[in-house]
Amino acid sequence: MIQAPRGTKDVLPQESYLWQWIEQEMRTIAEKAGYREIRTPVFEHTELFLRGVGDTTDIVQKEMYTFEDKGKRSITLKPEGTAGVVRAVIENRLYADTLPIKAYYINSPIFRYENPQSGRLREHHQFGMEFFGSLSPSADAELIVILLALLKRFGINNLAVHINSNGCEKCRPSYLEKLRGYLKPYRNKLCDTCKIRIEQNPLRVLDCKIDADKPEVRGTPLMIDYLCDECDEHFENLKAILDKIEVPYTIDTSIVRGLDYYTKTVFEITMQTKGREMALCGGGRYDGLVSELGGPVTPAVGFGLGMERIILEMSNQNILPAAPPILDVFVCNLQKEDQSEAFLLSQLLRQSGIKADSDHMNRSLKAQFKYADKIGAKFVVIVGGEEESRGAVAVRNMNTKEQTEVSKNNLIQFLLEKGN
RNA sequence: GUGGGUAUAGUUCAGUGGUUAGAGCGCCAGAUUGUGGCUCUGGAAGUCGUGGGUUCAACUCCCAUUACCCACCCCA
Repeated sequence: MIQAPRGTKDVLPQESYLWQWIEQEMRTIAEKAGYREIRTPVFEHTELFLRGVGDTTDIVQKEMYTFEDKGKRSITLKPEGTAGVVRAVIENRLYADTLPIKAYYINSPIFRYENPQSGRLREHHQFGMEFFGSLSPSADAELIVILLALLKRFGINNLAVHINSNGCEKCRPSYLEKLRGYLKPYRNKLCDTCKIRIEQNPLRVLDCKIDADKPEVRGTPLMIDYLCDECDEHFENLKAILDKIEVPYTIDTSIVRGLDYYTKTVFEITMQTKGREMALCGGGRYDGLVSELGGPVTPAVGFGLGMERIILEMSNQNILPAAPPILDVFVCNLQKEDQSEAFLLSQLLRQSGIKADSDHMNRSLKAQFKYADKIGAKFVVIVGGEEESRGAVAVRNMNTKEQTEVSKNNLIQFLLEKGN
C-alpha cells in the first residue's frame, strides 16, 4: 500500500470547499487593496535560497528539499514564499514599471523537512503578500491591518501581534559586534547550538528556547536600543500608525525570524490555541533583498500566512462553514431500463447553469431519491411518468415536499426561479 | 535531531493465549407494484500495520521495523 509521503495531506472532495472559501476571502481582501496575484515556480535554483534566506538559518541548513536534476542543477523546493517572488520581480524588471508593486500569492506549496505534528507539515500552503518600492511604515502597517481583518473574517480572534525591529545594514553590524562581545564570556553556559551561533548569527541566540530565558541572555543588549536614527524613526512611526488605528500589539524583542533577509520591521501574529501559542503568520521588511539578489535597491515588506493553520484553528473552534450542496437538481427516470432521457435532461439543465445530474448507478427510484437527498439536491425532477403524455415532468421540492407538474417547456425557468 | 503514545471492517473503537474476531456510524438492499430524511429487517466488508520469536496453539506475550498522532526545537 503506497501512502502519501510523511508530512503531506490530501485535500479531499468533501473538504475542498473550505479551501476554495478561504482562498476566495484572501483574494478579495488582497485585491481590494490593489494587490494582484503572482505565481512563481514550486522549485528554484538552490542558490536563490542560500543567498536570499541566508545560509546560517535552520531552514537552509537542515530543512530544505534539495536535489540535483538531470542537468546537474541544484534545485530546491520552495521553503518560503518571498525569495521566488523577489527573483521574479528582478528577472522580469517589474521594478522599472510604476511603483509600488503589490503582489500576492495564494495556496503556494511550501516544503520544509521537519518532524510533523499538529499544525506542522512537510508540505504546507501559504498565502502571502509582498509590497515593493515603499520605505514608508504605512506599508508595514497596511499588511498587519489586512492580516487582522482577514483573520477576523475567518472568526479567529484569539490573536496577538508581536513586532520588533531588526535594524538595517547600517546599525545591525555594530550591534551584532556588541552582542558577540556580550555573549562570549557566557559561552559555556549556552546550549551547543548557541555556542556556534555566537559567531555565525548571534541574533538567533535570543530566539533560542533553551537559552532565551537564562539570566545571562535576558541581559543582552537589544537591537531596538541600538537602532540608527532612520530605523528608530521607522519603528516609532509604525507604532504610531498602529496606535492611531487602534491595533493592539506587543513589542517582542525575541522575534528575529527564521530568515536572514529581514531589516527594520519584523512581526508575527500568533494565536492562543490548545494551551499554547502558535504562529499563524510572520513577515517583515526586507529592504536589502532585492539588491542582494541582483536588482536595484528596492525597499519591500511582506508576510506569509499558513493556510492549514487557519483551517486547523477554525476546526478546533468549530467555526468551519457548512458544506454547500453538491447539486441543485437530480433527474430520475421511472423507466429504469432506459435512463437516456434523464441523462439528456440533466445535460440541458447544466447548459442553463443548473448543477444537475442523473443516475449512473442503475439504482431503483427509491435509491435515487435517497441519493438526491444525500447530495443535498433542492429538486428532484421525475421523467417518464404519466405526466409524459401531457409533455410534462414532476418536480419535487425536497425541502418542502411540494410536488408539482411542470411543462417541459417551462422546466428550466421554473427551476431557476424556485431555486433561489 | 530528541521524547511519549497508538496501530483490529470504509470510519470510530471494543475484545480474549484456544471454535466461524465484534459493536456504533457509514455503505448496499428490502419493508406490495412512481418518492428521500425517521424507524425496522437483512447484507457486503477485516492477510487484527509488517517481519521474526516464544508456545501444542498468538489478534492476544516478547523483539525488531514501519507508519500515524502528540510534544520539544524551529516555525506557517
